Amino acid sequence: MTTEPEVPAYRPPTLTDVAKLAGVSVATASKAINGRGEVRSTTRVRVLEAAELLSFAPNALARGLLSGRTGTVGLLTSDLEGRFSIPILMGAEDASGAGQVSVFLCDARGDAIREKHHVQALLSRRVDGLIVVGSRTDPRPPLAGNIPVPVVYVYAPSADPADISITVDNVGGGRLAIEHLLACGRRTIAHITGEAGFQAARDRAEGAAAALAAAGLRMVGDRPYFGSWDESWGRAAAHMVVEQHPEVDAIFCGSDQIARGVLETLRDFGREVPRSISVIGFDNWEAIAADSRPRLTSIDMNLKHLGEVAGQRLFAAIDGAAPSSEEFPGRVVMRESTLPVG
Amino acid sequence: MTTEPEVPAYRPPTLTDVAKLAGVSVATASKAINGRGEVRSTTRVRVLEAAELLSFAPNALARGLLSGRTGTVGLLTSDLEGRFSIPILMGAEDASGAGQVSVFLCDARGDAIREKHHVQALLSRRVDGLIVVGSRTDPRPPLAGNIPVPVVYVYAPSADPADISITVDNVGGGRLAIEHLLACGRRTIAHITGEAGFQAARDRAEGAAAALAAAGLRMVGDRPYFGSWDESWGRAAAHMVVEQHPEVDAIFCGSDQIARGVLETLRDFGREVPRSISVIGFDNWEAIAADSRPRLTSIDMNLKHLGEVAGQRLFAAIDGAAPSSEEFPGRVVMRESTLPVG
DNA sequence: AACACCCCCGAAAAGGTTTTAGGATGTGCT
DNA sequence: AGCACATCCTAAAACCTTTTCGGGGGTGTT
Repeated sequence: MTTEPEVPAYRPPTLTDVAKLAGVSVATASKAINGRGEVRSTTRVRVLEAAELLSFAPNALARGLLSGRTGTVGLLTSDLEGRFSIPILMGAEDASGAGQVSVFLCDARGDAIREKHHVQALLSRRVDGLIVVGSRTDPRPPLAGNIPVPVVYVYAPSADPADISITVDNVGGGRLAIEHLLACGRRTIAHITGEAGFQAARDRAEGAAAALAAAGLRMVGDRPYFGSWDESWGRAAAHMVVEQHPEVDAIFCGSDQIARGVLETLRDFGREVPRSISVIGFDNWEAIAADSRPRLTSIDMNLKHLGEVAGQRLFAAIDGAAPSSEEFPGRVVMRESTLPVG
Repeated sequence: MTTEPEVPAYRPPTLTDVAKLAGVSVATASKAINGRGEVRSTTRVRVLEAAELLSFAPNALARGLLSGRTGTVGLLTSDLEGRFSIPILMGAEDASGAGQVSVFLCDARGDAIREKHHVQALLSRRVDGLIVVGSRTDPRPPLAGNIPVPVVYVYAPSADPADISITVDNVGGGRLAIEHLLACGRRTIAHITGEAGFQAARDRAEGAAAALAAAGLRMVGDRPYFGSWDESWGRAAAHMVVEQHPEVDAIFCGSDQIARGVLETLRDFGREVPRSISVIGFDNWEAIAADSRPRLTSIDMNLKHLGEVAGQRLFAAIDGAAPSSEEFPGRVVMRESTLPVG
């Protein structure tokens, strides 16, 4: 009871162990392992063999303490479901390339206190930079306090235009959707979307309206049907649209979930998709869009690419560059719900 | 060009800075801040004020280098969509309590090479422990190499029974589902589920069969309908079931996605849910289950709780305890698809 | 044989924190 | 006055790696 559990406590091998085994000094061992400095090739292999034998892995803490660089970046998300964060995380990791850099994800759960705490935790562990992922596209307040490392905001831009933000071009996305429907031969198009309080909903609607105007057309009902992002709203709104405007021949939905609801109601009404009416969604959420009946055409926001770019910009900023914000277009992922009429 | 960019390079304040400002030695400053050792109260407040003023945050690298503890655990996931990992991450974070410990997530994408790389990266950063999350419940090979820190496997158990694994009781989950349907007054129950290659599918089917046998009943068709985890299979299998066994009055689905497909086919056949037939899913995936028509009763695996327990077990192991594996039951989340007949 | 020179290696310092052991100061008692 | 002792603080070592600088030894040249 008086002393500790007395576990043998396997101690990870240190550079000193390697050097001792190889019969050289720690300085030489370090140089041999990192390929720096002048060291005879025979010595180098001797050190490398010793390191291999002990399965030595350098202590990143000591290294970071000395160099000021830890080769670590934090990815801070507020996206509960991880639907946006995971692809962005993957992209950021890919951008880190050969693997000198590790990306660690923390979930702030949309809670400012928790976010502050995670930022502190990451900074005290001396991350080289931060990626902040929002759960919606509305501008978000920049991280509080003066952050001593570069920060890149993804998906949700920072409210401070001086910050680096990598975002989706939702206006362009709305335009893409409409242009696709037009290319399929549709002319009488309605737009059912989520809450008007979301920038994403307003932007997509704006792009849709612009594309229609450019073709000399108007939206069915003259304005978007704002509601919520879920299936029930899709069902309810589709009901209204079909009853009030039976001539409608395409519906652009602000989310794939809305589109699922729309599909269901159209089926109830006996409106065949895509023969009689086309439907296009937004997000390209595989679990929702890829296995509906018919399978759903959707706008993909290329989140993984967004993450890649965010990673690249962050690494550039860490290396002293001053990158700027950027906005990326989505792309149409075509499935059966918008087969061209013909 | 000859020298570095010459940035002022905001240097984070060190303990030395604080000590200097407070007019004490670093040792005293350390003790004052950590509340350790004998230090006069007037001195303590002087130090704390100085720390506050400089917004000093201790360098976790230096601290970890010395103590051998970093207050960091790595959560390694193979779950592409993050559908399982995020709740588990949240649970593990909650288990870490006051916030001395941070949990960092890495995504191995089900790739052994990438997994190895991430383990190396985490270990070189001297995490105190690892949580490994699998994407399916089949036992997985334990982490390769001798890991010098405790490891807890969640969702997917380690193939080595000596390891600590925290898993879902899928047999019990299957039993729960059937018992719920029986309690709703159903007697003629079919089971449509995913690939027989998945332990989860086999376990749930086993539990279902056992619960039916205990009630003196048999499964419709005498065996589960194994197929795939998606909606199309749900539609196809429901078609078969309803045609071959029109007397069926309940369907237990191995996933919520399958259940969605089943619901759709039942609607095509004019079988009213839940009046004429009940449907129960598995996973309680909100996006799928919470907004279908009717809304879907489902088995929830309590993943967040799983993460909490995993965190607790890991922290216990880090503190020298020798915790054991554990299996947790799910729970029925009731919605409209299984309203009792009456 | 003496010298210049190159190649390789080792000693030491630095980075920020915690802990241990000991030193300085002041108080109470004989 | 001298001593024991409690209280508060400091100096220094330790953690592990990287880098700089200098030294030792060998080789080629005159």
